[in-house]
Amino acid sequence: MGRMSPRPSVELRRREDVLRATWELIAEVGHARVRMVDIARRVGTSTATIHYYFKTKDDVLAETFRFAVADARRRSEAALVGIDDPWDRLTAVLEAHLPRQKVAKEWLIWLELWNEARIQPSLRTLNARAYGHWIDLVEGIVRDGQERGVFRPVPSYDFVLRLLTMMDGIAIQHTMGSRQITVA
Amino acid sequence: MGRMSPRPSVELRRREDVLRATWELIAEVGHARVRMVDIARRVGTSTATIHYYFKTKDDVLAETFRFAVADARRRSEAALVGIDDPWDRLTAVLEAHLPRQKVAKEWLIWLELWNEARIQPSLRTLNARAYGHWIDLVEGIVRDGQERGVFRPVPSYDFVLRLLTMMDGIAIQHTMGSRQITVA
DNA sequence: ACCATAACTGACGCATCAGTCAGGTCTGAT
DNA sequence: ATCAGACCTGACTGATGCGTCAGTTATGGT
Repeated sequence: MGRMSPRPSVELRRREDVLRATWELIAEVGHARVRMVDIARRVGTSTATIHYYFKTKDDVLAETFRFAVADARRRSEAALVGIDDPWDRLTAVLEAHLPRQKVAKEWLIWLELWNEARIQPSLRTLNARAYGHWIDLVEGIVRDGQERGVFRPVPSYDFVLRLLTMMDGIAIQHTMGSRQITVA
Repeated sequence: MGRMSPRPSVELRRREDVLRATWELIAEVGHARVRMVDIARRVGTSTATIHYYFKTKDDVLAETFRFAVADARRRSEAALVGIDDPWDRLTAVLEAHLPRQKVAKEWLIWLELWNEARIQPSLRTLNARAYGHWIDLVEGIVRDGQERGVFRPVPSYDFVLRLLTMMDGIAIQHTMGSRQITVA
C-alpha cells in the first residue's frame, strides 16, 4: 500500500523480502534445512520467482548472511547516536547486541555463519571482516575513553578481545538455554 | 589383524570405526554435508553395512556427538591423573581443551553440536549435560584450590562461568582463523 | 492503443541420497 | 561336514528439492 516509492523498482523490495524471510528461516531451522519452497511460501510466491532474482540457493543464503551483518552494523551505529560519555557508549553498543528478543535470534544466525564460514571461503572473509569491524568499533570507544581518562589505561586491544570473546561465549550458552547474567 | 578379542563381537569395533569416521567427516565438512556413502567409504564398506549397525543416519550423527563428548571427558580426566597442585590441575584441564592440533578439530564438532542442539531436543540435553559436567569439573578444582588457600576466594561459579565462556569465545574466533593468545 | 520489457509462474526434468531387500559369505560351535 | 546365525553387500526404490523453461500477465513509456 502507499505510493511513496517512484523508482525503487520492484527488484529491491522483492530481494529484501526474500532475504528477510530467509533470515527468519535460518534462525528457525538452520541454514541447512532451509528450502527454496519455504522461502517462497513465506514471501508468498513460487520458487521460480526467487530464482528470478537470485541465481542459486547458495546465493540467497550468502546474501542473507551479508544482510544480517549489515543489519547488525546498522544497529551498532544507531545505538551510538547522540551518546557522548564513553562509558555510556560502551554499554550502549554492547547492550544493543546482547541476546534479547529479536537479537537473540540474531545469535542463532551468527552460530550458523561461523559454522558455514569455515567451509565457504567467501563467508569466511565476510565473518573476518565483520568481526574485525566489531573489534575496531569497540576498541575505538575504549581508546577514546582512555584518552579522556575515563577508563583505565589497559592495553585496549587485548581488553576488547577478551570482552568480546567472552560476550560470544555467554551468548552461545545463553542461546543454548542456560540461565546467566548478562552484565559485564 | 590379530586374535586378541574373543568376544568383543565385531559389533563394537565396527560401530566405533563408524563413529570415528563420522567424527572426522563432521569436522571436515560439517554434519549437514556428511553422506552415508562418505562414512562407508572411509570405513571401507558399503552404506548397507552402516545401516546394519545403525538404524538411521541421524542415529549415526547423534551417537557421534555423544562419542565426542565422552572422548572429551576422558581427556579431561586423563589430564588430571597424578596432578595435585590446584593451579597445575586448573591449567592442565584447560590446556587439554585448548584448540591445538587434534583438539582444534574438536571445536569444530562443538560448533556443529551447538548448531544442531537447538533443533534436536536430544542433542540439546546432551549439550546441556556436557557443559554442566564441564563446569562442575572446573569449579571443583577452583573450590578445592580456594579451600587450600591457593586461589583467591571469589565466587567460584561466576568465576568459572566467565572463564569457560571466554574460552568458548576465544576458541571460536581462533578456529575461524585469527591470531590470538591462548593463555588465560 | 501499442509494444517492449520487466515480473512472474506451473510444470517438469534431473540429480542426489537415505534406506531396503534378497540374497551372499564367513565363523564358530557341535 | 553341517548348520545357525552373525556379518556383509550390490542393486534397487522412493522421496526430496534445486533449477529450468516455455509461456502468461503486469507496467510504463510513447
